Amino acid sequence: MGRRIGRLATPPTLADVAERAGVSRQTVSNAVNNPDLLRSDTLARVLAAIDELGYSPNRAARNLRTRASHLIGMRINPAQEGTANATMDRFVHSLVETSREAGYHVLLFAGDHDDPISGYDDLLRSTTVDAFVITDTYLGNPQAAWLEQRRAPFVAFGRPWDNQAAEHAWVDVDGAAGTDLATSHLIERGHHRIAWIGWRKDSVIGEDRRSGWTRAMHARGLATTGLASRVEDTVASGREASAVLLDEAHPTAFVCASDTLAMGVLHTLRDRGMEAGREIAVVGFDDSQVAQVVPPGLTSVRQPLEQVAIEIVKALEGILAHPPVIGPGVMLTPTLALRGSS
Amino acid sequence: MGRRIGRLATPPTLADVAERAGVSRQTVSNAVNNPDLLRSDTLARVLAAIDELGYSPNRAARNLRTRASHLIGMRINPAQEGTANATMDRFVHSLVETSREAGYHVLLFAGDHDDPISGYDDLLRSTTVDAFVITDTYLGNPQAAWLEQRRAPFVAFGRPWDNQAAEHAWVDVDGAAGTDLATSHLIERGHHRIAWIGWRKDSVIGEDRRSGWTRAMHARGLATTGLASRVEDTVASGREASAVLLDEAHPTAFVCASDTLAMGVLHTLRDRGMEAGREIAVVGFDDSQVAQVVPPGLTSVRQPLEQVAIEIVKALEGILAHPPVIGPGVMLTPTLALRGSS
DNA sequence: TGGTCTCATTGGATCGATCAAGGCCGTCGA
DNA sequence: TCGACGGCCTTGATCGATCCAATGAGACCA
Repeated sequence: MGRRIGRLATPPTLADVAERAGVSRQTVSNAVNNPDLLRSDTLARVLAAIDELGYSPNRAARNLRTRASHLIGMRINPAQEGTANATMDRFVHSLVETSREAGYHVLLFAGDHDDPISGYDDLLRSTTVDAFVITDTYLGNPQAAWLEQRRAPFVAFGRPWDNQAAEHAWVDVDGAAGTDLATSHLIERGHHRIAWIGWRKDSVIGEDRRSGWTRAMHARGLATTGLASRVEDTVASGREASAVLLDEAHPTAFVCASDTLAMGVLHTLRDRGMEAGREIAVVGFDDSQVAQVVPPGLTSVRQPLEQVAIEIVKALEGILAHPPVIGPGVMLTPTLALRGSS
Repeated sequence: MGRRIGRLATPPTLADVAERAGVSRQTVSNAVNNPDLLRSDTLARVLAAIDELGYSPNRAARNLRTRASHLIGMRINPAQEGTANATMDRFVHSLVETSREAGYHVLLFAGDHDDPISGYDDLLRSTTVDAFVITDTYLGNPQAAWLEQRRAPFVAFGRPWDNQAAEHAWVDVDGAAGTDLATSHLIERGHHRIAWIGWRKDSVIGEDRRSGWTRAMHARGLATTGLASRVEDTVASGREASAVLLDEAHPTAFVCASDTLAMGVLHTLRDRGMEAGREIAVVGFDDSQVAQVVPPGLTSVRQPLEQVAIEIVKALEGILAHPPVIGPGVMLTPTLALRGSS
């Protein structure tokens, strides 16, 4: 049990274990990587030596020889203050957990804010990471195009919206299904005039989410005209947009493209002395911590981020296999977290 | 310029660059690591070759030889759903940014939930990381003790509460100063009966934050008896505690040990048709996204996480220097983000 | 011219693992 | 009895960088 190690001494190497177990280096290596090749008594002896010495293969040496780092790179973007965006936190955690089971670690890096490519190149050329996970595909993801052209292994969280010809692996969540779910839920609760507050028209994700609302409304023969607003993703924008919509279109419920916008609606309701979930129903998107703790609780579309991480790691394993296997894109379906606001 | 690379070909090595520049391998290595040693024209020639080939030193080889990975390990804990805890997100980002400038990357890992030590050992023995940053020191940080005894390089975000003899580097934020700031702010606004909702007594951090409230109250000759409550860090607990306090002690303001608890207070106020910031003032702790977007805005103590990251990286550089330099602990002061709730 | 000193540059060894061959031993069929 | 074969293990080469000691060129002085 006492797996002590000499303090400040260099850690034991393969050769140390080999000597102790009375076998060659290669045999120790096999004991670690291909146990089937050893006779069971030899294996036991080697494993005992490994345990006694507290041996763990030197990563650098292994990486050098096998030309792999077992590291997955992920660029993180500056946390946006003043919004309710909480996707990253949960996703990063799921990814770390899932990759661990697959024998990978996650390496975080940052890049210049204005250059979506920066950072990737160095990590690739120095063979620091085996592959990337890219997440911010909302910008017409230039990284995906660049990485693909560079033939770098990667998986995208987000489909290749603007590039039907894209051949890379991706995993995404069906946003339209989420807003459809949200809208249908409100309709079942008896709402007919349901407004939409989403992002500007140049956001493909925003338009996708909007289509779920339209689809659900039209499926029940409900009108959508005059009930939609497209703004920036800020609380202030959501507040203004909801105020205007309330005055001009008299909706009884709001479906929003984000929790941030939904919080804007709550602000407006508060301004007017109205109560969310009583007079007016509100549904957000992302199931952020904000949605979870704000009174009276914000109903919100929840992305299955744990599942996304699992699918992404699965795809990564395929890509890094010999020969590489690039499966088709994976589309997951969100759920609706019901709370007091509806 | 066209820094192309053969597709799928092995990246260029030091030897390739050397051949192209007509010098030896060592000279190229020096051009990268000790440019001063080269004559300026040789340096220019080598750098040109490096640029033309798109050379970047192989990390594994370098790590193997120098016995360093330039990776900083950080264990992340499961994101707590249903709370407003947002410290990690902001901190991780700051840490990634800051370490990049120091030539380090951040490697995330997870461990078994019940074993605070798991995960560290493997990374150390395999020399995957050079050092750790540990963050969850609230539990009487067994990791710190373990790492210290193991003589592993690390810096703690959080002081060594329970171990005055601890010799390791740490950076922390003065929580008591934060709650003092919050309480004083409320007193200046004319409040006299200011209640405290904090964590259970076994939380040293909670007791520290509480002491800031007591200190500020007593400094103005205000009583604190019957105005304090210590509960779990959940919205529900904050809600109940504030309801009881309102009934029994009639405070006009609340200072809370977390934004999560503060949100509980907002729930209670809503239950009773009261308005935060009007009848009753509320101040939270952490300046989470929740505090930023909830109507009418939650005043909250904000930790200078960017600064914390800078100090941590500074300390890490000292520890990893030859010989190691372990400076004294660094204590930073939080600020107060003023919003509608006060 | 020869000797010494400085400084850029060189070639070989090395870090610790895995890959690719090759050796030893016993079994089996002819 | 011999060779082929397969299971198990060993040996030497290799990945791509850096460390180390040594070499070569040039400057300066006697």
